[in-house]
Amino acid sequence: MANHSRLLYYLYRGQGSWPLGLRNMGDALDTIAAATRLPVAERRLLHISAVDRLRDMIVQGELTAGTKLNERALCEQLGLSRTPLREALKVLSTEGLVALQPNRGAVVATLTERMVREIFAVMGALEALAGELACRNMTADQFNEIRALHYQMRAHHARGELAPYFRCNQEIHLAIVEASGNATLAANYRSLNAHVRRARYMANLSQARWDQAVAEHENILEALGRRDAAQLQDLLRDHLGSKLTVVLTALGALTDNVKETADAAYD
Amino acid sequence: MANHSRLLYYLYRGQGSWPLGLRNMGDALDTIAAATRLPVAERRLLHISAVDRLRDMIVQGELTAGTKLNERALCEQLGLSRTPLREALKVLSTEGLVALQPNRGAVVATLTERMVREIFAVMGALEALAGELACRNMTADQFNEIRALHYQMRAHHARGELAPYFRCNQEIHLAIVEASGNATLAANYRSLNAHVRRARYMANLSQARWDQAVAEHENILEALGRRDAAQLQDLLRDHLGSKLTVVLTALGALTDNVKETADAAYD
DNA sequence: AAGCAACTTTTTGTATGCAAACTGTTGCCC
DNA sequence: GGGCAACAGTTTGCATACAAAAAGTTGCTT
Repeated sequence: MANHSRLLYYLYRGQGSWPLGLRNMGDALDTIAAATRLPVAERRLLHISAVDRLRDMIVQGELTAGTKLNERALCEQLGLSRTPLREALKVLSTEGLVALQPNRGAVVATLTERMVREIFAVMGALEALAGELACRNMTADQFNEIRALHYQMRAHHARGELAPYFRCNQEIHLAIVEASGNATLAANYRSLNAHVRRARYMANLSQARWDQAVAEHENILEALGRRDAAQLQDLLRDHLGSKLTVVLTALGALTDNVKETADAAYD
Repeated sequence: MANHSRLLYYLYRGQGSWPLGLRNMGDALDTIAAATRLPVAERRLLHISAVDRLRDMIVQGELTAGTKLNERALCEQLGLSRTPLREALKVLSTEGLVALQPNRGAVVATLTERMVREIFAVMGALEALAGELACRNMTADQFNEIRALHYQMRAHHARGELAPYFRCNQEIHLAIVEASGNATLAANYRSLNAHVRRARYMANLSQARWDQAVAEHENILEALGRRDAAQLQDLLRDHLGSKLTVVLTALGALTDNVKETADAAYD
């Protein structure tokens, strides 16, 4: 049966001060207030930290495609034991970022041109839906935040700051997807986006293409402001299309056929 | 350094007969031929079996929403130890079928009306893309298989065999998605589909709605045969829309507003 | 010296162990 | 009896242990 002191105990969980007991009623109430605002799960599971850390390492290129993931070495590096590390590898393999080879360990998954094309096709469909939903559901605050990010991004572009520009750019696209109000959509988008980010295509960006991308974003923001779903979808699709050619160039896996398209985009 | 007897050893992996050594050259060559056709990974990891089994149990309703997943009990039931079971739970939690509560174990995730709506919106976008790509990329064999499934499904409908009908129905939708030739799309679709299948909506199917669904499938097959992407997308969207109302009814989470729409669909 | 089999070391897959967190129970106090 | 604190049992999270598999090494044979 539930009992009331137990409730207090729960509320204290994760505060790290429980064994010391109550200091005074004020403290207790504050802590209760703070705790009740938290979701059920506060404590961070080790394997989740590992997933996040490893995903970053793969996306950032710290771990490159084909790299064998030695468990003992990774454990040492991440400061945990094999159990949570292996749980993390299993999770990353369902995300498709690592490949498990039974009895031969895990390797960082390779990103083929075919996969990039597939991912872009799906992201295109998701962005189109996100654009439509955002036009319908976006709050004023959300739009203002996207606009703010846009101007911040333009500032980075003007100063030629590639990495910060890239971060803003990513945040804008994620913000649009979030503004759809569809968390499932956002989660799927984010997962696909992680794959694409592995091809560090921004390094391959010509000034002309960079300027064009900013111009495209300008139009996207404008259509979003007018809540013009049809126009927005067209713009997002074109934007993603240009991005695809840049990413494929970066991937170095272009066929001659595609390279022509890519070169054309640089004119 | 690699050495040749090692190669033979690899080729024998998974054959279960390695320690017995070579019987004769014919056997060896057969085995090599068979082995080289296999993908790198043949041996089935325990946690993957567990994921599949548990996913089935959740989708089939053997494990219902909110059920606490006691590790020891599940281990006994599945015949494995806690390590692979826990790995499986982590994977299922990334798929969204299970919720992890730190220090309090895992529970079968609850499917809310909001989630169902979100999932359907995303599935709609994916089906539309799949339809477009299938019209472009589908082989004659793939279309024939879909047509065969369609007639098999009609047979089950005619005989009032609900469960087999449902299986065929699912297979048709999956076959269309596969026919897109986009594996990423198919994987994402399958994952979302697993969530929807949990709401065992076929039980709530009126004869009128059932007949209508079959008629819709008739039109879908026809548009697919003509490779009419635009028409196919419209039909798939409408079909999914009707399915949404049925699923929501089954979920018993309908608002009054939605219930009207659902009732209308039953006229 | 090339090729290969036997041996050693490393790595992986799963089971088990253990401390910390949670849950249920008992009995005390009012 | 209702409420709660102390206790006991259970369950979880992570580490470790151990066997099987893979990778590396040595030395023999030709």
